[in-house]
Amino acid sequence: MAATRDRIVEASAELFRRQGYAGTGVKRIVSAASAPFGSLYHFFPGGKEQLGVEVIRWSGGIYEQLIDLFFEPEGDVAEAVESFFVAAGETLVETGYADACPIATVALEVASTNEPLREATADVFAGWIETTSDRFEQGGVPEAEARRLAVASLAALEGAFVLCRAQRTVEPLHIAGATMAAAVREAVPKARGRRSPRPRRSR
Amino acid sequence: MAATRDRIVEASAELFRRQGYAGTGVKRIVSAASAPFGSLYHFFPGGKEQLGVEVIRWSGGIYEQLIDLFFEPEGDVAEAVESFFVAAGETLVETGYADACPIATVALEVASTNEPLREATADVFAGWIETTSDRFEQGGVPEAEARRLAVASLAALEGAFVLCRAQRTVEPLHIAGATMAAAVREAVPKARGRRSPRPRRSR
DNA sequence: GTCTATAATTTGATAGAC
DNA sequence: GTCTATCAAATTATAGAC
Repeated sequence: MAATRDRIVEASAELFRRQGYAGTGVKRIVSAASAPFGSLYHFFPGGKEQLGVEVIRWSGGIYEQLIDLFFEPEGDVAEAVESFFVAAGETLVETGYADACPIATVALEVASTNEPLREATADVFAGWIETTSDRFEQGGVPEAEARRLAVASLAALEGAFVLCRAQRTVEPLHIAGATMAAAVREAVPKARGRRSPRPRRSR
Repeated sequence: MAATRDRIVEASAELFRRQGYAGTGVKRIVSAASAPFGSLYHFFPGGKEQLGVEVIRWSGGIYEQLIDLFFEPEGDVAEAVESFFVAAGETLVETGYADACPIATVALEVASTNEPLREATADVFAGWIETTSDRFEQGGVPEAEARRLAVASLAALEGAFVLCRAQRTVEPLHIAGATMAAAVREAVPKARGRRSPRPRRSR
C-alpha cells in the first residue's frame, strides 16, 4: 500500500475531479484514503488549501504524461489529436461519465474565489499547452500555428468534457476531436502531411 | 425593486456562476438578494436543489437570447461566431474574469452528484446547440454540418472560458473564436459565403 | 506518525410568531 | 409573505494522548 501522504493526494484527486473542491469535505477525503484524520494536517499544515494546490499540480503532471503518450515521434499529429479525444470518450464511458479533466471543475470553482488554487490551475494548463505545442511542432506544424492549435485543441477538449458529462454522451468529444484534427491536418505542410491538405469537411 | 422571488433567483444565478453550487450557501444567497431567509423556503419548498434547477433554466434562457442576438437574419454566420467570442472576452475582462458561462461551473460540479441538476444543465446545453444550429442553417450552412459546427463551437466556447478564467487572459477565447469562425466559413457554400472558401489558416 | 476528541463555524432546513 | 430563532448535521481545524 502506498504511503499515507500519497493515498491522501490520490483520494483527493479523484474526489475533487468528480465533485469539485467545495463539494468535498476533508473527512470524506481521509475516509476515502483510509488515512487517520490527523495525518491530513500532519502532512498538509496549510490544510485543505495546501492539499488542493498539491493535488492540482500532481493531477496535472499525470495528465501531461498521458497527453505525451499519444504523440509518437514519427506519428501523424492530426491522428494523435483525434485518438486522444476518442480515448478520452472511452474513459468517460467506462467511469460512468465521471472522469474527464482532472482539474477543470476545481478550476472554474476557484477562478474567482481562491488565488493560490487559481494559480495552480493556470500553471497546469500552461504546461499542457506547451507540451502539446512542442509535439505539434515536432509533427510538422509551423511554429506560428503550433501554439494556436494547442490552445484551440485544449479548449475544444475541455468544452467537450463539459457537454459530455452534462448530456451523458460522447458525441461532443467525437465532434470536437474530428474538428480539431482537421484543423491540425490543414496546418501541416503538404510534403509532410500524410493526407491531402485540400479543404475538407471535418471527419 | 424586483419581486423577492426574482431577486433570489438573480442573486443565486450570479453566485452559482462565480463560485459554484456547493460553494454558495443559502444564507449568502438571501443576504445578496436582500430577502428574508424564510422567503427562500416559501418560494422554493424543494430547498436549495429546487432553486438550483430554476436558476440553471433561467440563466440558460437569458444566455440563449444573447446567442440569438449575434445572428442577424442576413448576416455572415462566421463573423457572428467570431463576434460572439470576442464579446464574451470583453465581458470577462469587465467582470474581472468572473462572468463566463452561467452554468458551466455548476454543470461540472453536479454531473456525477446530483441528477436533477445535471438534467437541467443538459437541457440548457441542448437548447443552445439547437438555437445555434438553426442559425447556422439560416446562414447557409448545410443541414448536415450545422449541428456538428454548433456542438464544436459551444465546446470551443466553454473550454476557452475555462482557460481564460484560470489564466486571466482572453487569448484562448480569441484563438477558439477565430478557429471556429474559420471552420464555419469553410462550411458555407461558395455562392453564399462572402469570402473565398478556399483553405485558409485560422484568423 | 497515528488516532480520538472536540472546538468553532457554517451548512441546509424547520417552526412558529407576526 | 415576512422575519427570527433554532435545529441537526457537516464543515475546517486544533489539541493532546499514545
